[in-house]
Amino acid sequence: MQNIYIKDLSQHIGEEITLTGWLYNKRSSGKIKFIILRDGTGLLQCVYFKGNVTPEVFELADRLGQESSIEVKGKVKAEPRAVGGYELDATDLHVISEAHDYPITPKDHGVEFLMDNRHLWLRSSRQVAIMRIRHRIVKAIRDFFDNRGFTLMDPPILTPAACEGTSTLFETEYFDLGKAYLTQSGQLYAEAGAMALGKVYTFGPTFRAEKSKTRRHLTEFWMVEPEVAFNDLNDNMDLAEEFLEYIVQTVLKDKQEELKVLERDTTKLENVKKPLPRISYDEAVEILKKNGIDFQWGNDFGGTDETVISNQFDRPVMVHRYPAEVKAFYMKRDPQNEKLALAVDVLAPEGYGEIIGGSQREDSLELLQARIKEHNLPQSAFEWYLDLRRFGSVPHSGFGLGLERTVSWICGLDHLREAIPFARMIYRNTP
RNA sequence: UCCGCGAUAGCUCAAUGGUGGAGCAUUCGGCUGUUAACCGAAGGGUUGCAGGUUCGAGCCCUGCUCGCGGAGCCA
Repeated sequence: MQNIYIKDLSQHIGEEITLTGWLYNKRSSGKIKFIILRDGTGLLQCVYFKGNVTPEVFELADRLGQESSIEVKGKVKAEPRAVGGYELDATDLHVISEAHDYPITPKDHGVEFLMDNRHLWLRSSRQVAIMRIRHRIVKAIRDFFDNRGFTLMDPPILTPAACEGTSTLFETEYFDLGKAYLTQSGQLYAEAGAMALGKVYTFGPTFRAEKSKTRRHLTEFWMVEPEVAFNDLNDNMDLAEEFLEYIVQTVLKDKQEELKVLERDTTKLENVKKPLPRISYDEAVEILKKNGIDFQWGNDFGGTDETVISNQFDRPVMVHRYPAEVKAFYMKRDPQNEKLALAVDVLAPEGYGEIIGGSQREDSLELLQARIKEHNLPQSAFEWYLDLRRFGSVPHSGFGLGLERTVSWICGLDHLREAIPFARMIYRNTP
């Protein structure tokens, strides 16, 4: 069976066609009934006149509840009064599965109710638009790296120890080998990949058992992490800004319809082109002080600090050279100032916060061993990682980009839970 | 873990300490161009749970449960 989809109706004007989908909404006015069909690609108003169809079909059109799955038949015509600009002069209607009392009505609902019904909420226009944009972003990410000679290399999800030693991890029993943990980052494995393949990226789910309870946190989220041998911090920033430009401009080019559904003001997204501003941590601290924020040098930025800093710019801003103490053990120190790490965070505009975190990695065996000791990490778990420095160590850099934060920013969402099909949060692991 | 807010019909919300209501959804009736259609009618309640104050508690007090927002931490 050759399916015809609502998005392709312009090629079928005047034809008698059959469409399948779900009953999105209906209205009636005596001898005329309007059924809005939803098929995942758009909405189509189907008009049933009492005189044009059998009494059985007319009665069926009256009886069917929201989200009944149906097959409609009729002639396509352009109709400016109808949603989507087209309309079906319906001649027939078949029910595939009758539905009644669909919980999500075309009225307001609360967040808790919608999240309890997430499996059904995904059918709404807004959620469909978000999922399509998420998919386009994922594809843009893959295209970007694939077209630049990167190799996708999947890291393990079950790991024997923490990658960064700071976050709280989900724990599980692993047969006779003791405890295993769900990964919080594929980065250390990406470094092994970069030494093998030159340019690699990982892309997969990561897990944090932190009891974070904000609109910017999920316990399970997707992260893409490129890692490049022989790249220094500046090369890393070059890559990050080119990457962000490509993602945003691709979505702007291909997903205008969806952005319109979301009522996203895209003027600020259009600015996302290189070069992105690059400021040092010290300069960022100056910005905070000028804005009357009592900030102590040496701390990491909080959510409101990030918003104040990013509000100074019309596009994402890169903040580099953070105090080493607030950053992970594997980051290389700045040769100009041992207190600083060669790290870079990218802060998204409009209060969306950190979407990228990266650094040049420590490539000296002795220094890395010392850092592991300082951070009280078990060196035995990192012997394989230290081997990367024992056998042909080179300068290398990489970063991680949080997928849901990027989706949330580009879509203009007010909470990360809408940026992923089934959000996992501290107080929710269903549906 | 800490701070703040909340929980009333299937859903979204009203109700001065004094007989718990409306809109939507559902059911029935009306309407040949509706746009979250409209008009008329009906059904629908252990006011999150447990105690307390009071002649009387949805409302005041205490504890608990669940959720929302924020902080910390981070992408």
